[in-house]
Parts: sequence; structure tokens; C-alpha cells
Amino acid sequence: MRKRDTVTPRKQPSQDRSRATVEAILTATAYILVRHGYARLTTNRVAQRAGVNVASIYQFFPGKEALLAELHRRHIEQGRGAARAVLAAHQGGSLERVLRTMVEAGIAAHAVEPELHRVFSEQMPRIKATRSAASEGFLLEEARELLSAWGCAAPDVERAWWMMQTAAHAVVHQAIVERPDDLRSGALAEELVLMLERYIRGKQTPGPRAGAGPEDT
Amino acid sequence: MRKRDTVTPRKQPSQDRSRATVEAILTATAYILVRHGYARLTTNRVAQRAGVNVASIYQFFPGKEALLAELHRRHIEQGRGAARAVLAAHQGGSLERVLRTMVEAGIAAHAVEPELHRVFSEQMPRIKATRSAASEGFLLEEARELLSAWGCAAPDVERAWWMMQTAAHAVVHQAIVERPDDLRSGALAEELVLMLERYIRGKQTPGPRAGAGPEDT
Amino acid sequence: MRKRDTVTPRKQPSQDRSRATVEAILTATAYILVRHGYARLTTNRVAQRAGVNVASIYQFFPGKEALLAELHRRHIEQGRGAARAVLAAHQGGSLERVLRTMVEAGIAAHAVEPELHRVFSEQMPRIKATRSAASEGFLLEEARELLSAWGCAAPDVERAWWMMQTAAHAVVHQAIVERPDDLRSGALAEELVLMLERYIRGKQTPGPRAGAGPEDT
Amino acid sequence: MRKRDTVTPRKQPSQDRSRATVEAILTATAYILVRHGYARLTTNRVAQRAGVNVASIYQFFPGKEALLAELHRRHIEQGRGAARAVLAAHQGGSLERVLRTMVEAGIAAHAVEPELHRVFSEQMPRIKATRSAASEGFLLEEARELLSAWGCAAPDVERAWWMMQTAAHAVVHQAIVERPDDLRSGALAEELVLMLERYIRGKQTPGPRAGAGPEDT
DNA sequence: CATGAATGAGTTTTCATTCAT
DNA sequence: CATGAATGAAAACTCATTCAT
Repeated sequence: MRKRDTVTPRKQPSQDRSRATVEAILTATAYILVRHGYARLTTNRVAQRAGVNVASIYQFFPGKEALLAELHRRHIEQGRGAARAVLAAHQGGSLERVLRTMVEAGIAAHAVEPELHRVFSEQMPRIKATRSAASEGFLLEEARELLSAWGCAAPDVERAWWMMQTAAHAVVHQAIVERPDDLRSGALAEELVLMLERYIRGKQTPGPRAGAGPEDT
Repeated sequence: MRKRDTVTPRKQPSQDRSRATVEAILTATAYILVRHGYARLTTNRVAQRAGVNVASIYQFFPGKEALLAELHRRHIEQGRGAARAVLAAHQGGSLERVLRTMVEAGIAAHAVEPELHRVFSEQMPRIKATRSAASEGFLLEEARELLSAWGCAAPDVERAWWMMQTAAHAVVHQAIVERPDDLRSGALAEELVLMLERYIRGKQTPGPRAGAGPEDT
Repeated sequence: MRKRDTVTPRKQPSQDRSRATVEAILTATAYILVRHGYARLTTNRVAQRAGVNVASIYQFFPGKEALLAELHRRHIEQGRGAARAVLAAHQGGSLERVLRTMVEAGIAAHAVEPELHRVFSEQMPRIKATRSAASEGFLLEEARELLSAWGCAAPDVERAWWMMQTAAHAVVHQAIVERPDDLRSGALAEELVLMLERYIRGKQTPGPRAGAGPEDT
Repeated sequence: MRKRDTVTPRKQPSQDRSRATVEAILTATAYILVRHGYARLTTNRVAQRAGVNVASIYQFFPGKEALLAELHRRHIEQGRGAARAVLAAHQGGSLERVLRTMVEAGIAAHAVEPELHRVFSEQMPRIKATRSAASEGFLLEEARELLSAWGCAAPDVERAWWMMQTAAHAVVHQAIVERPDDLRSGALAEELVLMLERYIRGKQTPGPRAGAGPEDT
């Protein structure tokens, strides 16, 4: 018994009222996080904003951390969903089209509650999962295999993938704050696809299928 | 002027004794930050670790924030210094060499007290300067002009520069935590230069100096 | 709205338990104020004396000042009540009797917790309401009209009233500390009535009702 | 050796520089008292304002209280001086003229640094001497004897004197804040003399010198 | 004497968390 | 379940005062 779990939700709300309470609590948490910042997030404030009693929070969550963890989990899930939607709608084709799809999926993932996203990635101490978790929504595992088909030299493939992932994520993420216009206009996506494509194209093993990916004409 | 400045140091220590005190305070701050994390950083703890009285902290700094701001300022300064050193040692040459130099400058900037660097970029709420400030050390303005000589299409140059900066910074930064081996071996630098070079080469205006930068043969 | 209100109570206690807590807090405040003085009044001391936790104070009051403000408000209210009681019991009659009633009302107002009264008027910085508020209990507006019936020359009436109020209040107030015996024996009231009566009688407009107030024989 | 004297100045400054320092300290004290109030008066602030080091304060005063005590002593002294000047210039004559002189002396006493006076009487905890000390400047002992010559009934004289003193002081004092115009125009003095005269005239023992004081025609 | 520096002992205030109803 | 109330523990910050030079 080292220490009690401070992150897993306590009990699943079974009745309607309970579920509404939990929703209210999480909504309030998000609101305060965005509006006042992590430093000003207190359980009492959350309760007040949610219109419930502090004690009610502890009925469903073992502590403050659990609140944030759950909110974060949901946020990631939503981002992932958005990304999946894009990937599902448009898949396959030329290298460029695959990359574009992935970039757009990433952008979509970052588009859900961007303010909240920002708070999570800028102000949250403990939650390191941010990037990797979001990235799973960003460049999904499925996509990885598509790419490996283009034939990078063996030792490189994993590292190259990491490079792309890292660079692409950072560019999209920073753009939210620093280049919102380019994000909206699509110029940024264009540019990012360019960067990734040129990078990966240079990786292709020359030979039988030189200059072309599997499905490329 | 709603609230008093909570960030600017209160008074400069003039004697040796107080200069030592301030040093001790900042050292203690860094230690606690790295060792216990931002959440556990309290003025009392800092004072205790520094072997001085809490009040002494408040003689020179208006509060906790100022402590962090000053530490951060110094850290940035050191990183910038390291980057400058690299840039000064090796400048000019082919596009690839220029990029390599810049990447290495960036890596050097991130190499000073990497633990502290990590805390600053992961756990600090307000201080936004982190990236941009560090980046100034990372890809200095001088370097920018070198690149623009390679002839990117006019409207792109600024955006392209931002892309490179953002991507490169993120890659180096994340690598500290996620790929320390690749950083040490130089493989990461190699790969990053590759990415940047391919990206920028594709930007070159075709024509008289197509395929070559000014100093390229 | 430069700074938050530091004086208005934070929330009303709704249950019996908390009402008791608030009472305990205010009682403790009064005790410490009287026993140890304003300078020694600290929220911690109050909490300890009240047998509650410091935090409980801050649940109902935004700070030390609010504690004092509320205590003061109640004290004024009590004084006013005492004065009203006297005025209600005995009203009308000759000028002398009216004045006597008013003086006695004022004395009654000062008789509730005189120690506390003294602390309030001697040691309290900001609270300016002391005199004027207490005075409203002392020489009530109703009384004023009675007096004006005696026919002071028009321009004087307001100023004369202020004189009487100020002088009478000070005499009663100081007497608590400096002449408690005269207060108890009634000699002071006698003397004060004398002073006021002679002063106001001199103000009467000569003529038809010279020498006599409306109800005077 | 109960506790060290915290009120008496430590040493008389003998050299010119020292005396200047002491002056600067006291001036700064007065300034802060008036400008920022008693609550914000700290030794450090005083020192800074005075342009000297905190420790210098402790060279001449045993503590904060002594600072205030000395300032107060001087203030009283000045008030007394002003009163004496008035009394000296104009003495003797009819009852009315004597009273007027005294009232004017009192007003003069309150006219020296009225802001400081207000702070002393409103915000100072310990110093109870305020009123009585100021009053000695207000209605000096000499004046008392003049009055007793008018022949009040024996048991009354002392109490009557206290009444007049108390009432007159309060009226003048409050007028500074509440009726500055009446003070300046002389209307208040007029009224006050009226009040006192009527009061004391009523006290005269009837008989041989009924209706007239010694020097009255 | 004067000063920069230092500090002990406190002050106000906050907050996550639990308890009684 | 829900809530008003309560609290332990600690946080930030202050200030009168002393010391070493």
C-alpha cells in the first residue's frame, strides 16, 4: 500500500443525475483551466463553477489530479477521433496525398478546443503524455506502415518516423499560437507536407521501385 | 499598472556577501526545480536549501516568480552563449555546412544544464519566452540571411524560416528526453540537417543559380 | 474596482453550527480587542480563542478588516437600539425634559459594552463611522425636529445642532473613561442637559413665543 | 529590569550631522504617517524616505514607538506654543473676551499640521495623552483661574471646567474635518464662545457680584 | 557614526481534503 | 447521494530589530 491511486476515477456514475454532475464538474474544470489557468484551479472553485458541492467532486474522483487526468483523457480521445475521421474519409493514393491526409488529421486533432489544448501542453506539470498521446492521434500507427512501404533503408525507418512525427507535431502545435492565419488558409499544411515529403523522398532506396511508392503510378 | 511588478529583481546586491547570497538563492532554486519540480518549489524551501533566511529572498526578489524569471534569464543567456561559440568557430561554406553549424549551435544551446532546461520547458506556466528566446540562440538572425541568399521564392522565405526554426527546435528539444543516444552519436544532427537541407533546396528558385547556393561550386 | 472588497462578509452561515461558529469568532474578536488591544489582534489568535480553525474565519470573512467591520456594525446597532428604547419610553414635555431624554439615550447607547466602545473609538484606524454612526443613536433625527420647533434663527439651526451633537457626544464619550462616577451618579447628565439647554435657549427667537417652547407652559 | 524603555530617545545628537539625521527621520515619519497612515508606517520605509539607513534610526531611538512618541511630543509642543502665543497677545477683559481668547488659542493649537493632528488622534493606538496633552495647550491652567473668579458654586467648578474643556476640544477638533468653512470664517468660534459663555454664566453664584464677573463693568 | 545585509518570529491567507448530517 | 461546514498543513510575505564591517 504505497499510496492510494490518485488518478483513476472513483466510481462510474450510474444514475442520470450523477452523470450530469460529473459532466458539470469536468466542464467547470475545463472552463477554469482555460479562463484562469492551472495555477488558479482549485477544487473549491471547480465545485462552485459546476454548481455542486466540493465533496461531490470527491465522490467521483479521488483528488484533483484525477480530475485533470480524466479531462485530459477525454481531450486526447476527442483529438484522436477527429484525426481518425479525417484518415477514414481519405486514404491511399500518392505519397503526397498520404502525407497531406496525415497532416490534416493532425491539424484536425489540434482543432478541438485549442485553448484547452494549449493549457494542457503549456501549463501542466506532470502530464507528460501530452505529446505522445496527441501524436497517436496525429500520425496514427496505421499511417506508419503505409510509409514504411516506400522503402527507407532499414536502420533509418524508426528514427525517420520519429523525426517526422516530432517536427510535424511541433509545427502544427506552435502554429496554433503563432501562425493561426497560415493554419486556416491551408498554407501551413502545404508547407508541412512539402517538408515531410522532401525529407522522406530522399530516404527512398533507389533500385527497382526507385522514384515511386507502391501505389504510385 | 494594475499590480506591482512581480518579476523584476528588487535591488542589486552591492557587496560581496550579498552577491554570494543571491547566487546561493538562485542555485538553490535551480536545485529544487530539478530535484523536486516546480510544484514543490517554495520560497521557504529555497531559503532553507540556500542556507539563508526567507526574508533575504524577499530583499532581492519580489517573489517566487522573480526567482524563476531571473534563473530563466540566466539560463537563456548561457544557452545563447554556447550557440554563439559554435557559430563563431565555424561559419560560411556550403549550404549543408551552414545548416550543420546551426543545428550544432542549437544542440549546444540545449546542452547547458539540460535537466534545468527540461524543467523550464515542461513545467513552467507563464514563461512563454522559452522557445522563442532559446531559438534566438538556436538559429540566430545572422544565419537567416545566409539562407535567404539561396533564393527562396519571396513570399515563402519568412514562413519557411519559421518552419525550419520550429521543426528543428522541437526535434533537438524532444531528443534530449526521447533520443539522447542519437543526440550523442551525432545521428540526430545528421538527420536534422538532412531534413532542413532537402526542404530548403526544394525552395531554391530555378534559373541562373539553380541547383546551387551562392558559394556552392 | 481596484481591489476586492475586504470588508463585506463572504457568505452567510445558513446552518446552526456555522452560525455558532460565526458568533464564536466575533465574540473572540471582541474579547481579544478588549483584552489585548487592536495591535495584538491576529486572525490566528481569534481562531484559537474561538476554538475554530483559522480557515473557518476566512470562510465567512474576507479578512481581518471584515471581522472588525462586522463587530463594529453590530456594536453600533446595539447602541442605537439602546438609545431608541430610551427615546421611546419617554418623549415630549418641556425643553429640559426633551434634552434630558436625549442625553440619557446617548448615555444608554454608550453603556453597551463600554470597553469595546472605547477600543473602537481609541484604537481603530479606518472606521470613521464611529462618531457619526453612534451619534445617530445618540441624538436621533426625530429629536432634531423637536428642537427646531423652539425657534432658532434660521441660518443657525443646522450649525447649532451640529454643535450640540458634537459637544454632547464628546462629553458622554470621554466621561466613560475620565468621569465614570459622574456618569453613574447622573451628575454628568444633569450638567450636560444644563449646557445644552442654556445654549439652545439663547437661540430662541424672541417674540410671541419668547421664553417658551411650543409645549412649554 | 522589566523591559527596556522603548519610548525615551536614546541619545541626544551632539554633532550637526546627527541632528540633521534625526530631523530627517522625524520628518519622514510624519510624512509617512500622513501620507500612508499608521498601518503602513514601517521603520524601513521611514529610513528610506529619510534617506538614511534603518540602523541609524536605532542609533537615536530605541524603537518604533519612540519615534512616534518623540514626534507626538513635538507636535504637542508646537500646538501648545501656538496657543500660548494667542493667550499672551490678548488677555483679560470681559468674560466673553476671555472665552474667545481661549477658544482661539485652542483653534490655533489645532491649526499646526492639522493632517498630522488628525492621524495622531484617529489612528494611534497607545498614545492616550492626545486629548489631555493637547488640551493643556488648549485651555491652559492660567485660564482656569480666571474663570473660577466668576464664582461657580464650589462643588461644580472642577466638573464644569472639565465639561467646557471636553466640549470645546471636541467641537474644534471635529470641525477640522467636518466644518472647515465654519472654522475659517470664525462662525464656529463665535458659536463655541456662545455655548461656553451661556453655560458658565448660568453657574454664577447670585449675590453681591451677581450678573457680573470681577472685571465686568 | 553609518550602512548593507541578515534574520527570527510572526502575519495573513489558501487549499485539498474529510466529516456529520 | 449531496451538502454545509470544518480543518491540518503549509504557503507567501512582512517587519522590527541586530550585526559585521
